[in-house]
Amino acid sequence: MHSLEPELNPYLQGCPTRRILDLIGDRWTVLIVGALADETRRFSELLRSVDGISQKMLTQTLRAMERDGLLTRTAYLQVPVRVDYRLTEAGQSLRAPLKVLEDWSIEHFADIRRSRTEYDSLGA
Amino acid sequence: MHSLEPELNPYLQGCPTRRILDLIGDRWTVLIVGALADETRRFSELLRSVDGISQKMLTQTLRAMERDGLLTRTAYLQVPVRVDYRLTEAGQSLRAPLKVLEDWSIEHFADIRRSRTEYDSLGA
DNA sequence: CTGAATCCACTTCGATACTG
DNA sequence: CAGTATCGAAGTGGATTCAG
Repeated sequence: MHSLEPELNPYLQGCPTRRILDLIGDRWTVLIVGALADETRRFSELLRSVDGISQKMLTQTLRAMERDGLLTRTAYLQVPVRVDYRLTEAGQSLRAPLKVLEDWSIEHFADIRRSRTEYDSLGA
Repeated sequence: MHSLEPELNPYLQGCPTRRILDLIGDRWTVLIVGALADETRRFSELLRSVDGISQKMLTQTLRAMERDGLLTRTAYLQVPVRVDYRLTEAGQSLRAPLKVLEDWSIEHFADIRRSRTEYDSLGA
């Protein structure tokens, strides 16, 4: 076990760990990790896989993930251009935690929907 | 194992499961779950515990969590007013998944920071 | 003490048009 | 095909003020 800096506390403003939470909290990042789970995919494939994402957001999110070392980008200089994206080991390691959250979502989805309905009907 | 509606697919636009991801992705929700982990807390205690949150956001987030059935709100009619918040079972059940993510963050924090630094220095 | 309500600066994101 | 650039609409969130 390696020691951690005691300053790493997400409850403190400005702590860098909050940036990590932002990363995980991003909807598109989560979906792209899933879309790239096992296989390398092209830009256009991702655009189709992740329904509703705009070209702009896909590019933007892929850049951020590349910057964070979650995936690699490989461009082939040919015509037409071809660019492949694949998860790094770090990116792969994110799948398990996300899976746990996904399972939780599925398990509690009905409960939450019911709770919201009740809450809203009472407040109406 | 109970069967699930096949329509529940976060990769499709408009799927309600995306709302669940939003819930989890919210920074303040995550921190509040942590702050309420074991104990009931008052509004003002939460305001102090979660550094950097504004009164507005605390109220807003608490309302959303109450609506989602993650916590209960108990108001005591006295002067001055006292309001307690505590996690429901559903709220408690969220702790484990979030802990997994927290562990991941801690484990990969240094890697991500390094990756960002390299990426930025190359792009400069 | 625990909010609700308002104002406003800032960010986000989709749509569109253009490029190598 | 895989972007980049730009614009405007919409949402977010902080600060402040008022209220039960």
